[in-house]
Amino acid sequence: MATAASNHYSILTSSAEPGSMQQTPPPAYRDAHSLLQSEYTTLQSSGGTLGHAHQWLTAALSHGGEGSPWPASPLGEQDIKPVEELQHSPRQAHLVPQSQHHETAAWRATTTAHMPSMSTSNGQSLIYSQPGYGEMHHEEHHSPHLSEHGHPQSLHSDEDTPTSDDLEQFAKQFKQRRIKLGFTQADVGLALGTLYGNVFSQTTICRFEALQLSFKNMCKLKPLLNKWLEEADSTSGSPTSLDKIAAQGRKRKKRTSIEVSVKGALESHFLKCPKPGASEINSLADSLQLEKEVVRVWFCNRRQKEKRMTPQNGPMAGSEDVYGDASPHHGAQTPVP
DNA sequence: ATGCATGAGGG
DNA sequence: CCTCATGCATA
Repeated sequence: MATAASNHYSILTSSAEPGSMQQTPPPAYRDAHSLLQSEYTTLQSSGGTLGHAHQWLTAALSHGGEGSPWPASPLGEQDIKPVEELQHSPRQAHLVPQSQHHETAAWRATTTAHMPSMSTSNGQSLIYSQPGYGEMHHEEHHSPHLSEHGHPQSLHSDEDTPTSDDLEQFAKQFKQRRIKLGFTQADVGLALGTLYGNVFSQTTICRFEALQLSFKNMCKLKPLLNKWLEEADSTSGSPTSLDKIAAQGRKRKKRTSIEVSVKGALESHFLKCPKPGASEINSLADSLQLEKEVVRVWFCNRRQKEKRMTPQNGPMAGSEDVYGDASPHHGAQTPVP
């Protein structure tokens, strides 16, 4: 049982899942590349009118602990980005170098249902709501004297940090247009790569549309997707390059399937202590008969999930997602009272 | 659409 | 070890 703890990475087709798992006999491997996602992706995107209401009630801004909402450019070149031309302003916010500042709500509670009067074109409200810090971000330094703007940012033109609302609406419009143009999420990801050098997977596009990314991440992607949109509709009719690069040769550990019961146990512990120490993880792993690494990763992912824009949690009563991080990390096995 | 995983960057 | 951005493999 368990995921063959023999070796670390085994991509040798030996997929012996726990006894209660399905065998899912792989019909046939296409090859080493898996670019056929577009096929079913199309289906889902077409009729995927999902009716889940996105509303960020939970306040959980994601700012790891750096302090700069928009890094100069540390990230962004993580994968392969030979060409980039992001236009982020070199603004630097200064915040208290405290432990893990838990920002307060940034996502206002929008009931998905916006003003009935306003249409989905450009009724962007400028209710600016972002960081909950004291005064984390102030107006950027304008030029000495040349400000001539009588209106803040309202139009679809993104220039500065968008608001949560902006992102929400943009994502929605993006998805609509994308579907209308007959593109799949995977297509977009590839297009971004061929157009700007930034390839993204279907997963990322999907998460963007579903607002399941961190605020920062959403901000980073918006400009790119926005450009693609312009291009796409502008070139609506041109043969999009069907070039796909398949450069994959990384062995990945087989995904461990955690049983529901075990997941429940993990969740319970998460509620008690979202950041278990190494020792605690060991104990848990032992109890649940899982690899320590699996448990550790589970917690990491769980924490991230909690930081996404879309609350998987419905209406929250006592809004409190901020766990008192008494002990940042290791040191003991979190006493758990 | 999502669950588990990898990796870079930071301490 | 953690956070964060991303994605392969799945359900």
